[in-house]
Amino acid sequence: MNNRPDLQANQCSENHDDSPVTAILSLEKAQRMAEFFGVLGDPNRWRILSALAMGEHRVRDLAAAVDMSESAVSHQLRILRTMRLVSYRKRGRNVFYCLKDDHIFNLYREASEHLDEPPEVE
Amino acid sequence: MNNRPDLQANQCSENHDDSPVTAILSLEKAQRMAEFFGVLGDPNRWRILSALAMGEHRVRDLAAAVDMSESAVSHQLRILRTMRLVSYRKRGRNVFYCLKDDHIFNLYREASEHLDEPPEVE
DNA sequence: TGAACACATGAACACTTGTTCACGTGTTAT
DNA sequence: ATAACACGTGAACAAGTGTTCATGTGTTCA
Repeated sequence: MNNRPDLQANQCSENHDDSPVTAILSLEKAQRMAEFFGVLGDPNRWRILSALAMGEHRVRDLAAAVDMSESAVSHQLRILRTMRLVSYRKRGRNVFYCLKDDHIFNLYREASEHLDEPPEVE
Repeated sequence: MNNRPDLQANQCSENHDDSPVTAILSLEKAQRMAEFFGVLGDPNRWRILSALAMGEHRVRDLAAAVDMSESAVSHQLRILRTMRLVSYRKRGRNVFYCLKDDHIFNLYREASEHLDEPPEVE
């Protein structure tokens, strides 16, 4: 799936290509995409990410901020870690988490734009 | 969650702000984000989207392309429709689906970039 | 009109996912 | 050394999700 300008989007227009439809995404790539976006498919993980958008924070403070148990937050941070969305540094018995890169911001913005678009009238 | 340049990302640096951590995303917004990304958290939906990236297609051709039953594809298209990721037009007893806008391309590209980044060495 | 077709939908079932609870590891303080 | 603390992890259970199967709606063709 690329971004060629000739791709049809936004309204269904006739397609005169009779060749069989082929899914361009391989099963493996589709699986990887789904796993990644699936991680973003939980409201508590978004709240954790949004708290980390303010700067790094300890697990216990994150738990207080999103009103979850430390255990639950730790489980979620583990998932975010495996998807490389957050990184951390240890300092004594505290562990400080922060966002790993800017991709999460861009994804957030793109999704927001989509969700904020008004539903069409017909 | 915005994109201010002063936000700390990519590595955990010290944060000397002692104010309590506040999650900027409201529960409702986090829920909406999760619902949207959750829809993208299924490999078969990505394969359907990737097939539609080539142009509009009928349900039955989509089913053949992604090797699923027409019923399963129809169920998935319904979900994609409610998230306004696809639109359709009816033509006799056929229904042609296509991508609704370009957001899906941008999301795909951003995720790809993230997934393709090499894991760091330490 | 009746049969075949293309698609949609509801119920049910298997499977996945997120939380809680209990416990373990490593660090700090007394 | 001992206790308290901060965090991580495994098992288990509740809740959510995707597929199949059966059926329904609307269209085309003989």
